[in-house]
Amino acid sequence: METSSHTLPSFSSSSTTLGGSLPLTPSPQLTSSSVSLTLSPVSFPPSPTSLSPATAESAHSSSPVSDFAASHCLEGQSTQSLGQVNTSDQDDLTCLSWLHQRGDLLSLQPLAKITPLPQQQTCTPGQLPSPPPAPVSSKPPYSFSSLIFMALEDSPQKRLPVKDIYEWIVSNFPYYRTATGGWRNSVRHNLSLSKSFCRIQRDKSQSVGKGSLWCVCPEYRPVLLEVLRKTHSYHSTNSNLINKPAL
DNA sequence: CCCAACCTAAACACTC
DNA sequence: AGAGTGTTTAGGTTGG
Repeated sequence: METSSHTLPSFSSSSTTLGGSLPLTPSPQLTSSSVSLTLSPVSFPPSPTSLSPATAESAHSSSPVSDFAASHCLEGQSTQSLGQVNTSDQDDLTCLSWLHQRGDLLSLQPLAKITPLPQQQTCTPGQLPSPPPAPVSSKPPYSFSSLIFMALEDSPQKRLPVKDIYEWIVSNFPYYRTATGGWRNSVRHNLSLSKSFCRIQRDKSQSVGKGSLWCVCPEYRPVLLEVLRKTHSYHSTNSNLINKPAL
């Protein structure tokens, strides 16, 4: 029937427009964005909740599935290194680079420290002074759409099978490690219901797992980014208020 | 109060 | 057959 696994917009590397120049409603912060920081693929996983095996794995497994060049924002953009990353979120929100400073996210997810994952507890010094107050196992403030979005953006190929999306979420938001299974249903529900995500039929010849790969629909990426940015800034200001007792 | 967005649960079909 | 995946429907909560 439909099999509307959206035939992927043939992504040429020119589609990089996504990265910076989409008509992202520029918040005051976003101005001239894009240009500045970006992150080098290498410096990608520098966070305490560093990349999950899932993503790394899928980097392998999802080999050249097609030429849907993972040509989004991150690609081709290079390096300014996270060294400057702390330049504040301001410049780079159009790109997800700010997102990858997961120190920020972590401040929302102190759990990661409370129940450190075996492979990723390395909390680089300097990253977060580690204010470990915070409620145990609180639910992440992000909607499932945002979580999925982050997972997909965080993957090298910009696409993942549901299974890896689960794993990414669990790795980065330990809340879901102990949460009951219903959230997976919600993830799938979101994937198939939301127009923001599209399904890529797996190349059968190389197919290793079940199901399809999922990616962010380019046209909805700005929207997702905006939502994520709002959530992020809202909660980070809040957590600032919370985490900083009184200077 | 209304509406939109989101969450959750459940049922069902399909594929491996 | 069973598990995983994808789709759909329905009801509830919450914030603007």
